[in-house]
Formats: sequence, structure tokens, C-alpha cells
Amino acid sequence: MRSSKKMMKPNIESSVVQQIRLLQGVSRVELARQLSIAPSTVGIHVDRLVDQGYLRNGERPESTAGRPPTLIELNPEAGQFIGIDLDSRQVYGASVDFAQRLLRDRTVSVKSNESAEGVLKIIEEVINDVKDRSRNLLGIGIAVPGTVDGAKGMALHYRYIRGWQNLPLAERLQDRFGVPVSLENNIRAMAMAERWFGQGKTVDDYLCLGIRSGIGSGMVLGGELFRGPHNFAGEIGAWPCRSACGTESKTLEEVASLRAMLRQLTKSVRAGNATSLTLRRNRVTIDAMLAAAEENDPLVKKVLREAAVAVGRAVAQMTLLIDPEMIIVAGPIANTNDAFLAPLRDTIEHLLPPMHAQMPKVVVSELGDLVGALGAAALAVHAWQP
Amino acid sequence: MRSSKKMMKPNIESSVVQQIRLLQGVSRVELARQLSIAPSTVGIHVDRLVDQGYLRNGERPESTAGRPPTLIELNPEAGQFIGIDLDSRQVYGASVDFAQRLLRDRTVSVKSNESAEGVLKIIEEVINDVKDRSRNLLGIGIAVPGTVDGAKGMALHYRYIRGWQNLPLAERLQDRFGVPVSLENNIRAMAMAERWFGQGKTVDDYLCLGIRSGIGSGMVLGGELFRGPHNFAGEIGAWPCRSACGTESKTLEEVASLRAMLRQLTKSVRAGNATSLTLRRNRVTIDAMLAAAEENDPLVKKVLREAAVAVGRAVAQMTLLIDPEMIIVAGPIANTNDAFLAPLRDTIEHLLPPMHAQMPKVVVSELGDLVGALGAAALAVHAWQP
DNA sequence: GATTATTATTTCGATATCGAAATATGTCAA
DNA sequence: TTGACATATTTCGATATCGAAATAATAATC
Repeated sequence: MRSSKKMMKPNIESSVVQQIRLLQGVSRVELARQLSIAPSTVGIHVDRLVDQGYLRNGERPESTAGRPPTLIELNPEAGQFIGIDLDSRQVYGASVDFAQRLLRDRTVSVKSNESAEGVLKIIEEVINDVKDRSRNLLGIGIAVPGTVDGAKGMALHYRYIRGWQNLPLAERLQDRFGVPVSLENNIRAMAMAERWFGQGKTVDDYLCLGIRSGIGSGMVLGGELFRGPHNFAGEIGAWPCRSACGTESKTLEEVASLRAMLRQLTKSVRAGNATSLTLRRNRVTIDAMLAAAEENDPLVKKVLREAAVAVGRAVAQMTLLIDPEMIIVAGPIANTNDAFLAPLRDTIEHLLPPMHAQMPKVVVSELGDLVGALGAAALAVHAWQP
Repeated sequence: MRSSKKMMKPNIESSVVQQIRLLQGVSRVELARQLSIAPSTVGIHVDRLVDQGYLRNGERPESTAGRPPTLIELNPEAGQFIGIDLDSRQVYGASVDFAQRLLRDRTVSVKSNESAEGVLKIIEEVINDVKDRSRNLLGIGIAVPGTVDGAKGMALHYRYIRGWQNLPLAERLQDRFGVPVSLENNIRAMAMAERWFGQGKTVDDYLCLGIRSGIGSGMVLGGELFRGPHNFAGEIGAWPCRSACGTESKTLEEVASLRAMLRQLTKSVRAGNATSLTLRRNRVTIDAMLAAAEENDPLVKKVLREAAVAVGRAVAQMTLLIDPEMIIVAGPIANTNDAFLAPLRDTIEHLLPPMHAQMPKVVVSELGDLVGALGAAALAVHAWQP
């Protein structure tokens, strides 16, 4: 059945544009096939969208039998989308054109103990900053940490920014900039970034795993972002892990988040273990860890491996449950040159029973620091209608 | 986007009938609201379906303000669906009328070491047996153990029936009985039974947990059965569990399946632990265990509690990932009078972080032994089109 | 008892979509 | 070069759906 309330009329024109975004360079007939719609109907809408300047006819009629298809493509000039990503320390902004190519980006530091209102001001500033004056603004997406209610456009709670509670963020920005504003949790925004900009374009079921200060995940199931009925889907920070052998069980975040890894490294360095790491303000920094990993530092490799085993165990469990085609790992750890990824893959593969599960492709996000901002833009892209 | 290939045109008339099945006693306007369709359009289709004898106008115009709605209901006489469920020991069959009320059921034992062909013969016999001669047969559903390819209607593999490999089951039965045949894994069929007959009618996201010889689960997400891209979703038998303290990790099935529990009970009884249980052919039977649980036998309660803790841990993890509204537990264990359910609930609740998860309702299936057969019938109901 | 308010359903013209046939545009082989 | 063939797109009449207004049926109120 159609799932009642939630589902809104799936406007054909926006489906057409979305399909082109995913496949880029499709013919009318191919669109008709993908969307289960009559070719004549597709023709009507494509023509209209071309007239309106959103699409245009591409060049290369490739060589096969029969009349060559007219490839349709996005018109980059048709407008722009802006995405904002933030945490307690930084605000990232990016603008992309209608064909989803990056136009501008900007990163601004947030001074510690900044208030919610102060952060909002910075967000507005960054939006103005990355906005391309020559293009029509079509939508804004915001990726925020903590809990959100996307449908109402409210940021519900985030403990690391003072006063960040029940903010009607979407409404405020909508009034300010006069365009639709989409709001989402930032790990789910990352999953959207992968769908519209990254490796999730042609995969309909995948899990995006974000390992930063905390650990969270975003899911795309059947081609759509899955939020869960209470908006908690993917909040795996508290995933019970097997601790070495203690009676108390630890959570995934306590075992494998960046924070946890750095804490353990700091402890080990202080204890005088063999390593090339040095302390800075009495702590190990992320950059130091990444650099050491690059140089095969034994201590760092060991810590990364332990984290990978814990994460791998959890990922194996998730794979048993939802059977994803792909796992996309995002976060600084992506740059550790297989010190994390290899043991992760091994652990997963080792735990999956051959006949009742399929090993998912495990890859690293290629979108870099802007992944959150791009994801936010992706939200706006996804929500846009002609 | 619409998820391309998989999605077929969602025929309005079948959506209407399905919505009525879920809500029973709905007006035209309410249907229009639920399905996001114009009331006038709903009217056209309802009238047509009434003409064709599938639906009929109900009686009771309840009392509120305004013109009272005309409640639409299913016409039980419109036909029947048949569902078959099987494992290596038994074949269950059930027929239901168009309003989903049970007509007949039959259970046949399969002699051990029966061949696939023999089981097929029994299936055909049971179908003929539960078929109501006075009603038009509209569809058949088959719930089989092991791996399946529902789209192709093939039973792929099941180790406990000789020769049960790559059987084109749907095709064969379709030829034999001349109606559409739906095939599915039997735990997923149970999830469908809950959706169409049981407690999943008004819940769009839930997990159905089957604890029998093995352990498996079926998921309904966003109102639809979720199979996963490789058809492995929910195959959680191999879920890594924390074993007491050993180095090797055990699987959920090795810790909490009926088979595992009985094995452990048998061992304990032989070791002379205090219990009212007695051995039968040198083993503890399921019925003996259930009876002892009813009488608060301490050994049985302990074993059930340990299993519940293991399952609860896994369910908590699953809840973190997919955020279901409800967990439905099916299997003989459902009759153990909270000896299993209470510690299960406690374990889950204890592991869920208050701000990032919502405790799902944990209930027991009320459909009894026929749950699989009803689920199979539900598959046929779900697949049916006017 | 008549009137008003309220919700459900039907009516009916405008628009959207479909589906089959016609047309367009290429390759390939004789 | 010409004539099959294959595939893409458009044309056009039939059908489906929408949306607003009209109509129907009841409770509440005067």
C-alpha cells in the first residue's frame, strides 16, 4: 500500500529532474522506463522543463542500432542551491549550481561558548557569502548536529551550543532568504550528499557511517533516506559493544569514536608506550594521529585496529538486519590509509554467514570536509520542485 | 525519487481495497485523505468496486456533526485466498474469505526424510483441502523456510528437506490452480500476517521476531515489507552475541533459539539441577518446557531469562538502527507467560539512551500456530489486484 | 419547525496521462 | 545506393484524475 499520510503527490517533473541527476545523460525513453511512465508523457514534461530553462538537450548521440537517443542534461545556469553544515566549532557553507557543481564554499570558526543566536548570525553570513549573485537561489539546506524535527523545520536539541533548543531554524531562514529551507540531522545529510554527489548515486540501499567526535549513521533504503517513525533511525552512538571482558558493556562511541581513540592514545603516550606521537597541550590531536597513521606508527595502528574491530562487529550486525549493498565511511579516519578500513572489512567479512548475508562494499567517502555542507545542499536539491 | 525499476504502477483500486483492509469501516472522504487522492476519484473507484461485488456500503452512520459518512466494507463473498506455510515437519494451510476471516485450516505432518516432490504433493493436497468450493479462489501464498527469490517465485535452498533446491514453486502451483501465487520466506510472511491480520495494521514500522528452531526476523518499514537488495534483510540468526566471557563469540541462534534452550535444559537436567522437568526420550521437549514455565520452574525461568537478555540486547541494537514502533515476538515462547517477555523488555529499556531512542512496544503475536499460513495468505491478499 | 453549520458525496468541465500508431533517424547488409 | 531493421520521439484520440462548485444528510440552534 501507499504509506498514507507521509506520502505527498510525487510530481512527475521533479521525478524527471531527480532521475536525470542520478543518471546524467538519459534519453526520454530511458526516463520513461525508469519511472514507469509513458514516453509521450515524459516528452511533454521534458519539453516544458527545457522551455523553462531547467534542462537542455545534450549533444552526443552515441552509436548503436536504431535512432540515437537525445540525451537530456541539467542546465547549470538554472539556479543554485546552498548548503550549511555546522557543529559547535565550525560552520561550513557551500553553493552548487543546478547541475550540482560546486560554486563556492566557506568555512568559519565558531568561538567556543558562542550562543545559539550568535551561530545563527554566522549561518546567515555564510549563506550570503557563498551565494552566487548571478544565479537564482532555489533552496537552502541546513545540516545540524543533535536532534531535529525535519518536518517542522525545528532544531530540537544540541548540548554543545548554548541555548540550542527548539529553534524554528527553517522558518527563520525562509523568512530571511525567501526560499524553501530543508533541515536535517547532519549525519543523515551526509548520506544525502553521497546519494546526490557521491557514491550512492546508483546504489539504492546503503548505510553511511560517520565517525567523528561521536558516531552516527544515515541510511538510504529503497532509494530514500530512512528516518524512522520517531526520527531516531541510525542513532547508533549507544550501540552496546562487547568490552574486552568486563561485566559492564560499553557503547560504540565509548570504544570507537575519535574522542575515544584520542583519549586512549593520550593515555598510552603518557604511559610511555613506543610511538612517534608527541603530546600537544598535553593531548594527542587528530592531525597528529592521522600523520602517525600515515607513517605506520605501531601504537596508532593498534588503536585504529581495535576501533575497526568494534565498528566492524556492529556493521556486521547492521548488515544482517538491513542487508545494504554498500557501507560508506565518513570522517577524518577516511584518510588513514587502510589502517582502519582493512581490519574493518576483515571483521565484517569474518562475521557474515556465507549463505545468509552478502558482504557489502565498504568504501570511504570521497567528499572531504564539505560532505556535510554538500549534504545540506543535497537536501535542498532533493526537496526542490519546478 | 521513485525507486525506479522495482516500483510498478500503484493501481488506485488496489490501494483503495488495501486501505480498507487496514482501517476497516472507512468513508470515501477518509480514503481520499489517506491516499492523497481527490474524493471524486475515490468515489468513481469505490462505486466500480461495489458494482463488481468486492466492496459494499456498510450500515452505521455514526453520530457527529455534518452528513454522516457512508462506511465502505469488504464483501466477504467476493472470493477467497489460501495460504500455505511449511517446514521440515509440517505443512499448515488456511483459507480466508475476502474480508480476511478464516474459513478453514488444516495441518499435515510430513514424515521425516520426505523428498521435496513429496512435500509438494502434500502442499497441493492441503490447498485442495482448505479450498472453499463456494467461493472464487483469488490467490495463493506460500511461506517456505530457507532462502527464496520471491520475484522469480523460486525456493532456493533449505537444508532440512531432501532435494529442496531451486524449485520453481510459484510457477508450478500457478499452472496447477490457475491463480497468482506469491512466494516468500516464512518469517517475512509472519510479518505480513501481522500487517493484515494482527497487530501491525495501524503501525507502519515494526519488526517481527520469530524464535523457533532458528531465529529470524521480518521487517515492515514505511508500511512495506522490507526485503533488502539481496533478499537477506532480517536474517539475524548469525547475529554476534556476547558470550558469557569467552574469547569466541556466539551467534544469537546458538544462544537463544528454542533448539539452544532445549539443549541447555537437557544438559542441566542430566546434571541433576533442581527442576520439575523430566526427560522424554532422553530430552526435554518444547511442551515440557512451556508447562514448566507456566509453573514457575526455576531452571526454566533462568534459561528463558538468559535467552531474553541475549535477544533483548540484539533488539536494542536493532532499535537504535531502525527505530521501530513495535516489536512483535512470535513462536512457542509467546506462551511462557512473561517469563521471557518481562526480562526482554527490561533488557531493551535498560540499553536504550533516553534522548536518542524510543522504547518500542514489545508484544507477543496473537495469531497462534497458523501465523505462517495466515502470513502466506496475507501475501496473496497483498498481491491481489481487481 | 425552520434555519444554520458542518461534513460527505456527487457533478462536471479542465487537465493530465496513457497507449497505439505514425514519424524520425540512425545502422547494417545486400 | 537501396532496402530492411531497430530504436527514439511525437501525434492524437481515449481515458483517468483533479478541483471547485453543487448537492445531500445530519446535528445544533433559534
